[in-house]
Amino acid sequence: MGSDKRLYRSVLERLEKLIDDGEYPPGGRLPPERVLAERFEVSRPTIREAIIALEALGRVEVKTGSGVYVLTRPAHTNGVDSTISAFELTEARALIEGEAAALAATMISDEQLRELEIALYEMADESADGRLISELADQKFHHIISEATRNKMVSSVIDNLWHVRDNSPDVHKAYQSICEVEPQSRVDEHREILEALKQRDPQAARKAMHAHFARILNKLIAANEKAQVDEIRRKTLESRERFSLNHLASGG
Amino acid sequence: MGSDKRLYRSVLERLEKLIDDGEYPPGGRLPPERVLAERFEVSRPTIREAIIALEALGRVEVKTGSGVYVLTRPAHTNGVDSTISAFELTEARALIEGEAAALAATMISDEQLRELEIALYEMADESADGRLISELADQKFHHIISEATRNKMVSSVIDNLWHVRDNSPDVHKAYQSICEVEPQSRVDEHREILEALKQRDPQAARKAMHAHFARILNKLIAANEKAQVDEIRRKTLESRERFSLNHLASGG
DNA sequence: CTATCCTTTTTCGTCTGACCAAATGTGTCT
DNA sequence: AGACACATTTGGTCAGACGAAAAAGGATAG
Repeated sequence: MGSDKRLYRSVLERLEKLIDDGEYPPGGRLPPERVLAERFEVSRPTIREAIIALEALGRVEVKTGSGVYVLTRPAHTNGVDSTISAFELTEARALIEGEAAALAATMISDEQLRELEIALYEMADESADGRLISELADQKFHHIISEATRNKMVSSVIDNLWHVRDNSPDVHKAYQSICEVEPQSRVDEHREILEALKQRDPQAARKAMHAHFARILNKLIAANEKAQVDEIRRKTLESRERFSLNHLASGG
Repeated sequence: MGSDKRLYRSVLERLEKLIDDGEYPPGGRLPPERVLAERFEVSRPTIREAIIALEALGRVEVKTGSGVYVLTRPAHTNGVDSTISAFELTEARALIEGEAAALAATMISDEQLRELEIALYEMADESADGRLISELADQKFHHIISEATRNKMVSSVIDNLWHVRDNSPDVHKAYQSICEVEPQSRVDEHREILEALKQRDPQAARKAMHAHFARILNKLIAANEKAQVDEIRRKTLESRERFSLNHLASGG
């Protein structure tokens, strides 16, 4: 899958993996190009190309006559700061998308209102793979609103929020854990937003959007609480087992 | 400055410039590696390295046996979408930083309030290079507020807005053209924001922030109007000259 | 005349081997 | 022990060659 018929790509991936696995730790040096060439059974120019790609990706620094050094990966390497929690993201979305909805209420076109209707209809899908369709419809719904602000900066910011949601593993997992229950309330909330937009009522749109995110936030908190409880329970069980085993071992 | 003692870097920059200048338009093909090698007076491996760096940067796509194709630059390549106008940016900032101020009002620490005082003091600087200091203080002021939200997502978004402001040539120019006049009103507006934060009054903080950006927006509109008038005047003059010349030519 | 197939050319992909320059390590001389 | 000169290591670049994939061009069948 990764070869792409281009050798340097394969070498690039292998080197990246070795770095990620701590084989070549940050601050450390990669083996000399000649050694890598021999080890990967490719020529030196190919190793060279891989290293240059690695350099362009900001993963290593090449020092002439000295060696190529592994850099500590900056936090935003994948465009996502993984230290952002699902709570923070949701709060930010509430604030920003709330304002976006208010702005959109004054700017939205009839065509866009129609598109929102369609998205809402899709969101209510109950079919076999309805979950996925519903997810996409949700995203579409919010995207239309961000477009309706007619402000590219605003919609760019909101797109970025979705990107964080989808690309930060923790955040994504947190959202997955709550999005599968109560599909009806989600539809209801979105309908309320749509109604406010139809009325071209900024205050109502903002309020409806805030209510939507407030529910998500509450669910996140509840899920987090549950996860913490589960974690404690699991650890309790674990240590109990360990004790039990120890007891048996010392007893036998 | 750009050579870095590494040939491929220099080639990379030159190629990037040629692409930016439209010499090699998006969708089009770069000349063959051998031609480029000859033209830049470097060997083919060096050209190859530059192309691979270009590829890693997402600027070109290389198709085996066909050629290397210039990609249309995705909006976030440099984190900046140059099609965003200063108006859109300012509106977005008003919405987002307004909410951030409201949130910060409920969360800000005494220490941060003190830092805001200092920034405000620096902003009022009237010394020789006061303009630069004042600029930095302005940025610092807004940054402290975004930090005071205690929401990394919110502050990340706001940082991104500043980044757009500083890195989009058009936007930056527009801001430069208005930021030099009436330094006092800027200080006054920021003081009002600070007072609202001190009172821990979210509504007042939001309102003050909105007022701040409303003034900026008005100035941008005024400046834009003036620029348009100037442009019309310039074109009028130009065409008048052309007519005049044509008249002389046909008359002589 | 058109459409399809095959050959040729172009262009990228990779290798070998060599030499240069910078950084580093080593040994000697004082 | 410290400073200087030399040898080694390591990246930087070049030249030329051959293979493979894609595009271009021409020949042939319909």
